[in-house]
Amino acid sequence: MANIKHIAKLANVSISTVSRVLNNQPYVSEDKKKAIFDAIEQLEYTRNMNAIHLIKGKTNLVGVMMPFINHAYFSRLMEGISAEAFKENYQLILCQTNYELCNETAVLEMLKMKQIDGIIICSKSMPLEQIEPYTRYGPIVACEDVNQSPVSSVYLDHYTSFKYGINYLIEKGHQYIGLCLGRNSGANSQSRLKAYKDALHSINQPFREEWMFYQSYRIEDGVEVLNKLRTMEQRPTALLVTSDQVAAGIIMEARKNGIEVPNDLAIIGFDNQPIAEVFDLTTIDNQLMEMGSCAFRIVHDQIAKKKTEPEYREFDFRLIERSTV
Amino acid sequence: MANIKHIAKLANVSISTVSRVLNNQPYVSEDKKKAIFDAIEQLEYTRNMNAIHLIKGKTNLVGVMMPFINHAYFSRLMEGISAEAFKENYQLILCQTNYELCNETAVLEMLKMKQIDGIIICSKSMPLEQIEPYTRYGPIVACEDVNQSPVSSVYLDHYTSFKYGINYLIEKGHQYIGLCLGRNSGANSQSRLKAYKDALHSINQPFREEWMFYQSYRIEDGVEVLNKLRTMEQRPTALLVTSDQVAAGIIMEARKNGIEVPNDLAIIGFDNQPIAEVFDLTTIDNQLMEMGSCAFRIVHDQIAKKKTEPEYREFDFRLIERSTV
DNA sequence: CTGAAAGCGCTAACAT
DNA sequence: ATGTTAGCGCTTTCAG
Repeated sequence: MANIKHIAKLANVSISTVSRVLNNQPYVSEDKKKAIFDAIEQLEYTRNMNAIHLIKGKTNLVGVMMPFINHAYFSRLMEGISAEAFKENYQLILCQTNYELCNETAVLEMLKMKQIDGIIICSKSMPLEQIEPYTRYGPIVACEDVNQSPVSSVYLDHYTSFKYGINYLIEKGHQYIGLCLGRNSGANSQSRLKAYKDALHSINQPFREEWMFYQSYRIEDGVEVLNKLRTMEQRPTALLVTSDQVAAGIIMEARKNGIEVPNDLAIIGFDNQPIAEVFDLTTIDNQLMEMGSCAFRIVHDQIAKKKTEPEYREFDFRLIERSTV
Repeated sequence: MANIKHIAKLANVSISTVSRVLNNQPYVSEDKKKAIFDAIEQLEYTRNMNAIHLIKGKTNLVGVMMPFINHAYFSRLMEGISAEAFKENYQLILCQTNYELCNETAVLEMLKMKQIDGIIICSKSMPLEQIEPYTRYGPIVACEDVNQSPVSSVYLDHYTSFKYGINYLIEKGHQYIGLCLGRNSGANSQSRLKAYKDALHSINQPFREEWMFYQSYRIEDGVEVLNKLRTMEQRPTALLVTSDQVAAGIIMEARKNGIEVPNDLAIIGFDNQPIAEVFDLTTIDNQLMEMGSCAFRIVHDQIAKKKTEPEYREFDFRLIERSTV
């Protein structure tokens, strides 16, 4: 493989002149420039980015930490991140963690090792305090409320949005309300759980563990939820489902079993994914794509301006009224 | 940031000894080793991967080229790739191309610039001949039949699988068969189209452009397909749909409009995604995850063994009979 | 406008 | 077992 020295020799100039041309710097005579371009073409020269990364201490690479890849929520977020990264000529390293600490640490270490210039955390299991020390190596932004941490954050007020969803259900006359969550740890889930419990309290309803469904991520999990529901003698009349995919699965299985939505079972989904529209699902839009874009913009901004003060950006939610409540 | 020199000085050894410890090479005395570890800890030292990449001419990074990220087909493929990459301690750079040539070229150039050690092409619009010269810079594997190109390939015989699907429809008594494709260019789509036309020919049916639906990728595209169908005076009685998501959208909208599946309209999907099971959709499994895994394994193998002969791996399809035909 | 030279942080012969 | 040294391929002062 040709390197800058070969070009310099073939074009009869010094390597610094070649470097100037490579970086379109001014003050190079046209004939030398031409000679260099010719040499580049002749030797099929391309720069070795690793050398550039080394000397610049920067890779134009941002790491994206997510538990799993094949999941509508993260795909949507990623879509937003990717769109913005594209504009800035940044590439993304997709780091699947399976919510395992060692994998999450590996991503943070990549930042320290200068493999990546920043990190976007889509979701994590590691406590925030363990992440914070790494902010000195580059910008880190989490897609959840971090509450004044040195880690930046783009987030939605999940407590309020959830409360809003439940109140909507209550207004429609529901008292028996169940809940499907992705996982019970995690800042977002915790906020939602608290909103749920507070709302239940406000209408004097007990918290029933049997109406809680965890680990609901995909459409097929929804099927399972409905089948669990069917075995109960007392069922909730409404369900808050933190994923439109899961909600869709519930609706499909409900139909199959003659349970009418919303008459027998009302459902509110979350995320306002395309599937929600197809299912005419009432859902809460939480602007995943916009959050993704914003997360990247914050990371990029901090890299560009070399600033280290964290930024926090709260997003609005919106109830999309359709036919499942 | 501390570097290897600082460690050497603090531990009172030479940089090569430090390097040995860093790479767990033998022949370092225990006390020096300890001194080095202490220094590393004290200075919070981590290796600079860019220097290592430069000197080794290798990054442990594989680029994944795909048109869009938020799409079930590619997510599934990616899941397989990611699982395998994880085992080998490789990271993935996700390169979204939107099927634009300049973006596809950018990925190939990254290989030439030694930013990545290999490439997995999930789908592309660039002609193969334009890709082939890049194989000298590292292994490239495409997820489609490349027919003896120097580019490696993992693929499914889409012609045969499609033919199989159509024949199944014909056996069930269908003569009027429509087709939903992702795009009309692309090796996979072309094979499918040919199979479709050949099958039509074999039952003496004309090819009708109005029963062809292109650009069908997502569940909402299925809704649109069905609505187009409704405006036709003569409709197909069966549809081959190259995506379970699209098929699901069709089914949803059919139900809404009192069109019975499979009586009024039979449907075969493709990919055997989870949504297919929930919809009880007859589909053709084409082992996307396995293909993804295999694609990575080929790339990795070729990197490890420094071999350059391309590998081709054909996968089997399987008709999953459910209730939509 | 151009070139020489110093380094970015590391690995890997080669000596000892 | 350990140290010396020569690079990997590039950018960037600094001189001229």
